Order: sequence, then structure tokens, then C-alpha cells
Amino acid sequence: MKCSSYYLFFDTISNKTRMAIIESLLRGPKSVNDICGSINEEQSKVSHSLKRMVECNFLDVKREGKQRIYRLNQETVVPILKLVDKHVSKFCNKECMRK
Amino acid sequence: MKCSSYYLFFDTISNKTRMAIIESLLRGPKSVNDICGSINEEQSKVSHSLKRMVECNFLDVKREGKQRIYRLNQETVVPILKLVDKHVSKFCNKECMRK
DNA sequence: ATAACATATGACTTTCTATTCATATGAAAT
DNA sequence: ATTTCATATGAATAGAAAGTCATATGTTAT
Repeated sequence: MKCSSYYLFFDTISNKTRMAIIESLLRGPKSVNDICGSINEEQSKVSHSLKRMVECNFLDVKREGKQRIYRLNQETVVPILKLVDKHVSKFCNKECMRK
Repeated sequence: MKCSSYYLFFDTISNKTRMAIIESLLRGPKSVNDICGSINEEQSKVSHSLKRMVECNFLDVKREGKQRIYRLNQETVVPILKLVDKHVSKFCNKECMRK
């Protein structure tokens, strides 16, 4: 394993806004505005985040009229989240959850 | 899945120094000085990173004389890295690797 | 008790990164 | 062609996190 190449992956996912977007998209594909509504964040902020997540192939986009529909990469992102979930629930206590 | 709680996990792992430490510890437990040598970083920098990684249970420590031996949490961290490896090799091209 | 070695820690500074804001692009409707 | 709606983007700023340095703590040896 050449971990150095994982850096960008983790760097992209380690952000509250982007994590909220992932959480929202776990419930299904959404347009930018729908994401904004569901996580209560401003449009340009969300767009900047989305761009970065697409670059890393966390998400893909399709155009639909004026809208762009973003969808989670189910194949790899979801299984990784499940493992992290396991780690967090098994090893992380309250202090670990600060911030 | 409550992704919001994953934030600290990813935030801790998304750092070049800490990733280098993980990479080094994949090859077996090491003392602080050994880690410093293997990744060519300064001691206090490494210690600060180690502290944070222990808080998240990425690592554990045992004392051995004057030294402290750090060891990777094999149970969850290693499988996660493997999945990320899969994602990176399948979905991430060169541009994705910038920085 | 003191010295030497290994590691940890606090405070300051610097470096990054996210957010914000203003504006651009692009598609559909009139 | 112009307006409206949806989204993207560039540049500037603000904020956070990392690195640095000086020093503290703790362990072993003498």
C-alpha cells in the first residue's frame, strides 16, 4: 500500500460540509439546490465542495435541464463509510468526539 | 450511518505527516525515534501527530524502558486503508493526484 | 543526586484551506 | 433577445490547523 496517494482522498472527505453532503446523498441523488436545502448551506459553498468531490470520484453528476444531479459513488465510498462507522462505534468515546 | 461523527476520524488521517506515520507503522510497531528516522521528520512534530492518532485509536502505545512503542490498530485502520486503496486505484487518475 | 536519553507539551507563528461575495455561465421560458 | 432560474467559478478574506522552538517530564544509569 502506498498511503501517500490516499492523502487526497482523506483530505477531501475530512470536512464537515462535504461530510454533510455525503450524508445527504446517502438518501439518494439530489440537485445542488436540494442539497443546499437538506444541509442548510449556501449554494456557492456547496458547489465548491461538490466540484472537489467529483474530482475524487466520490460523486458523479448528470445534467437534467437546468439542474445538475449529484450521486454518491456507491461502490467504494459507502463500504468505506461502513468500516469507519465500525471503527468509530468500537473505538471512539466521547472525548474522541470533541469539536 | 451518522456521518457527522466520522469527521474527526477523517480529519485525523488526512495529513501528510500522519499518513507517513501510518505507512511506516504498517511495517511494524516502532518507537518515536524510529518513526522519526523512517519518515525523516522532527521529533516534536511526530509526537504531536502521534498524540492525536492515539486519541482516535488509530494507534496504541506501550512503554518499554525509556521508549514508547506505537502500533497501528490493525483491526479497523488497515481494512479501511485497503478499501481506500481500491477506490484510489479504480477511480483516481493523475489529475486526482495533484498536490 | 545528577546526567543522559526518550518523549511530551505549551505557546507562538506560519501555512493552508474553507468560506464568502461578487460575478460568470448556461439552460429554459417568454 | 431578454429574463429567470440553476449552478459554477475566481479572488479575497477569515479561520483553523500544522509546524517550530523552547522547555518540561519521565526513565534509566552512574
